[in-house]
Amino acid sequence: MNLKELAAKLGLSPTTVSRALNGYPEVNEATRERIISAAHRHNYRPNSRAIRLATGRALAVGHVIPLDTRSEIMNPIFSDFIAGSGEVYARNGFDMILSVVPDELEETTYRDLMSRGTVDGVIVHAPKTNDSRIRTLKDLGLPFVVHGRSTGSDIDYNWVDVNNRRAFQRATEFLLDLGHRRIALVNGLEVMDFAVRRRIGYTDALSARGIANEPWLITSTEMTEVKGWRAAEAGLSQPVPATAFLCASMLQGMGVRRAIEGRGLKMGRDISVIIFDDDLSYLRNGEDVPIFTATRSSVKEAGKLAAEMLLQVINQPDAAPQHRLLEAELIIGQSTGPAPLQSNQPA
Amino acid sequence: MNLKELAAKLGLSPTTVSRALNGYPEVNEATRERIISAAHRHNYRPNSRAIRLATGRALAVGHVIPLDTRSEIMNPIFSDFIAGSGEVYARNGFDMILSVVPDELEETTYRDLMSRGTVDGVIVHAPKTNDSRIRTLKDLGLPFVVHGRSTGSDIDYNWVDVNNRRAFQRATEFLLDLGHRRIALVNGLEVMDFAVRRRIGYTDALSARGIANEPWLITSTEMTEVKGWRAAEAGLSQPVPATAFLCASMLQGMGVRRAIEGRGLKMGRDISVIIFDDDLSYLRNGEDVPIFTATRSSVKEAGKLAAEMLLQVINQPDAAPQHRLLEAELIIGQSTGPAPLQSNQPA
DNA sequence: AAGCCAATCTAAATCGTTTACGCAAACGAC
DNA sequence: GTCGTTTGCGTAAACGATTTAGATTGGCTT
Repeated sequence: MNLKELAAKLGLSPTTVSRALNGYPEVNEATRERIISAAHRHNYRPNSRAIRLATGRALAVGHVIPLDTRSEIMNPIFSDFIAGSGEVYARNGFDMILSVVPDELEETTYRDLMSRGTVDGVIVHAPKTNDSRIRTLKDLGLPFVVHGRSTGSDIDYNWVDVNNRRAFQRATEFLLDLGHRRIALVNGLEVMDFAVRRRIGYTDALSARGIANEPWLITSTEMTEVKGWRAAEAGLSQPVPATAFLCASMLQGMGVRRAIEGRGLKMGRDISVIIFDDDLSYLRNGEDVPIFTATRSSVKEAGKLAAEMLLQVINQPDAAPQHRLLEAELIIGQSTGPAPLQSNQPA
Repeated sequence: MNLKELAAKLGLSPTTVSRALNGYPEVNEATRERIISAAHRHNYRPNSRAIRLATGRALAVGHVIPLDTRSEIMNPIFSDFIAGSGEVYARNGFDMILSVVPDELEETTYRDLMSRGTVDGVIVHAPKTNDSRIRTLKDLGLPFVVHGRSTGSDIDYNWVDVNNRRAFQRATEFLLDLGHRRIALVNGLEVMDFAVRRRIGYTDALSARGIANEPWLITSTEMTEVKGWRAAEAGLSQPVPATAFLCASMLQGMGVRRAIEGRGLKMGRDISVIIFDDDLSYLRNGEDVPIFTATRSSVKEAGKLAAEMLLQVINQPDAAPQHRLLEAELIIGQSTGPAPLQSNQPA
């Protein structure tokens, strides 16, 4: 059942039917209702392929997921992010198109999506420092919103981000207040922009208290359980071991906990741990009582905000770039406690 | 730059240009090359909206992700699944469209995708027993492949699945061989078809050795860390506690481990644990040495196979339904060991 | 030299919408 | 009763590709 057939059945022109269904004013309310009910009865649904061609809009947005072919690691926050954004798209009649592409093909993919008219805009995931995609997209004129930011870009662009620096600064201060002096940072890969910001927050907090910044306390790895475990093993086997760990993700935190408990120590008593909690639906930080002390910011919420921003940008491409900085909340859990006394003295 | 313009520049008709670029035989090889190089030079890319309308194909497949609005849990395996399938689509010039929809709207979504011509086929995720979506899709005539199976359906349909029953049977037998007699099953929610099959594998193995099937040993929950912890807490605080845990997921296994170590026990020595390992990229079971003994089957691989099957089905809608049953491999890790002696005797 | 076929290309219809423009009837003002 | 102005609807041309049906050319057969 297409528009022409429906119009014929009603003894009307396709134009009128189209206008009636799309809410245009130049159609009698009586006929409009007749048309709407008929459309319902024959359950007519406009062909999206035709709409897209006729309007010149894709009614779709793209999420390009970079797949690091070496590490083969999908970003675990990704599924929650799209859970949030997908809802927004659905409400607005947009499709969400996912492209999983190897790192090096990402820019080609954008060009393609643009010139074939497959999408009206894109979300940029996991920006690196000085990320070239931003320049590319700006030049292409394809509307986009970045989840995160990219230090070093002189362009103004739309973004939604968490205040990673501040979150890690606060977490570090919290540990310092508890008396910890050897705080290990288990960071994400520092090619990622957010990881750089986190490190800065951490070092800023240390410097503010006049505490030396020891390189051996910092590791920068993929955010998996195993890498967290490994980092903690290293940090704990030093002659004067770390007394606290600040982790970039829940999974790393779980690895750190495994290392702690594997040594017969108790997390929260012997060794303190703070994680950054993306509030992933399948990785909740406990139920009523949080397991880890954490700085928390919902990735799903970020996805929602980014999607809303993108739809706005698509509708008003010439508006000034928008920014949205989310603050993470500090959640006190069972994984932190005062630094053991003797560890406060120099070895 | 569109087809007409390109044709004009070349002094040819759109028809010839179209045919040349699409590899049709009725065009002189010399002109074909001239056309191809010109297309390249002006970097012409055919408008996908027009192709779709003209050919009547969507060149897209849909993944409908049910979002349980109560639990709000995204399926954690989902991102790896699409990493596998996305690659296949990209290679074949198909787009992947994701719809995240509340449970109860799922069938409406299928109808919509179908009648608006947005997709050529869909992947059905997370089938329940007696899943009504299968009937719906069959009636709609929309090509589909199920990731998993649905017991109770009298229809023959395309599926890719892991032999869940066998995997859990083998895992249980492995524990029995180690002398364990009180093996707890930490299962997924048993509305899911795969969870039912896993339970059957477990009970089959027990029955085959004449071991009674104790209901208190079985829990059926969401597959999260916290639920795993809770199940283990319950199983370990019985008067005669379980000596082994068989978990449906890595996350549950991590929760179980936390409960074990929280009691000062050691996993692999005091309590054995086997997990089902979906081989998720961000949740690897150790690096060189596996942490958990596990039955492993790659979800990413399943995604790839399902996508390939779907594309075949789309190309030959009348072929007989295809089935692909994958076997999980048993990986020996550090989380299993002989049952403690005294625990073999009845209490 | 007429007829036929294969090779190569073109013209025009088609997919199912939207939309610019046109037009008649009804309406109100004077 | 005439003249704008709404109101309500229709005609036809887009949108940018594919595809069907034909046209033209040249070579080959007889």
